[in-house]
Amino acid sequence: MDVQRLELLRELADRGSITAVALATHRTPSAVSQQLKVLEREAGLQLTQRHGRGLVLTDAGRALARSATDVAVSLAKATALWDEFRNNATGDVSLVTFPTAGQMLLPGVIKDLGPGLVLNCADEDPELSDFPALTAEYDIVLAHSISGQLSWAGRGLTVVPLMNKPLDVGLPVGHPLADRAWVRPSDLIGETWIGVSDGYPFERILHAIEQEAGAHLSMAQRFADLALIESFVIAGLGIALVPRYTSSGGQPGRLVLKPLRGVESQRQIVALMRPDRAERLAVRTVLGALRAQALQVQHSHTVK
Amino acid sequence: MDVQRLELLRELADRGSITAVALATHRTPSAVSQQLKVLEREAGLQLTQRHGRGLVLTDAGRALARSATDVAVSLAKATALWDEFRNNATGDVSLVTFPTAGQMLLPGVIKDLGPGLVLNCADEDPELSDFPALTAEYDIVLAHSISGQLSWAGRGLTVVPLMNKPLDVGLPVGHPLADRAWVRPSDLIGETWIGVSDGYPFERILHAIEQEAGAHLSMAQRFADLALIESFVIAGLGIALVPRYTSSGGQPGRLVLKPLRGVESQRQIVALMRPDRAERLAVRTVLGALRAQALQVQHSHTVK
DNA sequence: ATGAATTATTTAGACTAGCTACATGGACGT
DNA sequence: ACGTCCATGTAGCTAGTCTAAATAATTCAT
Repeated sequence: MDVQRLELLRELADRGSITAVALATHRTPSAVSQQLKVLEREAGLQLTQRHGRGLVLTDAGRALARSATDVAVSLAKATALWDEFRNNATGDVSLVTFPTAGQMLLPGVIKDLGPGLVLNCADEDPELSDFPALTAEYDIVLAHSISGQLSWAGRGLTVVPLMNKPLDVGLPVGHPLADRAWVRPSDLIGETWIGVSDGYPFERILHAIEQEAGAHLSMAQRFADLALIESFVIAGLGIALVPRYTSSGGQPGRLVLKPLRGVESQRQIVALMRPDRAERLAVRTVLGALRAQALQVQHSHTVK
Repeated sequence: MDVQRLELLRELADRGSITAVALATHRTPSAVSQQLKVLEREAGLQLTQRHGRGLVLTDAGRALARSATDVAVSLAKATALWDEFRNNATGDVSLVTFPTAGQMLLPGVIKDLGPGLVLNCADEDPELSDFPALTAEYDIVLAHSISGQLSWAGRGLTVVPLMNKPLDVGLPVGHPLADRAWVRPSDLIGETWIGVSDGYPFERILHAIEQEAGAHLSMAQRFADLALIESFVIAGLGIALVPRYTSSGGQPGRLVLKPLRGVESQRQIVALMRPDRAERLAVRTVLGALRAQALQVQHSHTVK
């Protein structure tokens, strides 16, 4: 059985339509259709089924597509192996990130990459996007997951943890808690809060604080934009949860960050990839640079 | 990179010459040579090297060939998967065995196989043959290994244990030890032995008995042929080591078998295969039949 | 030492498989 | 009902892979 045909079936499983596969593989839909037809004839069983004007995979088709992934992985491993022999981590790697992670990691990463390795970046709104679906378009998808929530591990995707993204409590200079080394939920009772909009991931942490402290937090404002929130905190209008590594780096000393203990506030940045793409040497190199950069970011903040 | 080309490289690693690969893959040597040349050009590094009038693989070539095996395995898994979907365990399976194992297992196995699955058997002298090399020619190679001796596990071959082949002590009817349930090495001191020719695997067991009993065994005769040995034992001219399941089945009651305790006399019949071929549904089916038959042989002897 | 045999490679030419371009046929939305 | 979107069918072209025959390099035997 031809590997190329299996690959087309896998793409079909990922993208859902023949035209999408054709577009992705630089072919005409006719070519794709023909090859899938040949594959079906060779397999001797129905792999696709018409559904409306599109088509869906049968059970057999899905199963075959899954095993096609294994083939793609071992093939990618083979090519990676000989790239290693040639010491040749070159090629194009495409990456998509949500803005804060990109701001934190990407500039440093791109500087670290040797010549011949081109990293092509884009950003997506984390609220609107379906991260797993993006792996069809991009080699690496930077996503965040509340630690423990590995919802997309089962989808057959490779997920590599890159760094923890702790949330701190942001205080104005001169706040009574500002000389503490860290704060607990019970310390925060009675404070005025600058909160985030409904549905944002921070909210879950705020609820956890309420639960732990056994009191209701008074929420003065609700903003979506982080810089806005910080400006309110700096102005002394309340305190807020802020990500440790992406808080206003420009104006140091005007915002005091305190680690929060007693609540699981660790969110995680992970790289999400198709298993086969994760094997490419160029991709693995970028991944290594991402980890290194993540370490450096963490280090530079703990030292300070 | 094309899988077919990788496959050719793997065949070259297994068979050692381009003409052999060409013969095995039903191509002309020219075609093979061309494809390998293309592969080398794509890889960008030397994979083969001339050595005399033939050629040998470079380190890179060997490494690539190894990873080509992984590709072949996942591909075989894919085709096996859809054979399972169609419930279609058909095709040709070739098998080579040493005579005693074949006599013991094959007739029953072939009867058990459904229509469409053709099992093609051959036999080889176990003393003369290089079992691992035979996996290039045959899908399944039945070999025996002293238990614990997994010399060919590292070679990248799949090895499936099928059954234990215990050695018993063969006694003539009416022998003093004939009413025992089992015998120990110390019981055997002073007996006259009918031994095997030098270099046969039984010899190692005989040495172990000597070691354990702390005495020298007097070896009256040395024969290679098992039937000959047995006829001597039956005639009361000595005792001998005989394989439990393949001793003269024709004349029951004329030879008494006693299990030997205190010495590791367990030899094992294993199936040796290339990893990719081991995945084929037809091959796995044959393997299952072999195990079933092995169980049945063991059972029929313990009951009796 | 020379000729015969074995092994890999080159070249040229034939064949085949897969692609594009265009046309056809259902299914959905307005 | 019409236009649109998607999959598929058909015809022809292209590119890649095979065979066949010739060449080159090395070993073996007499």
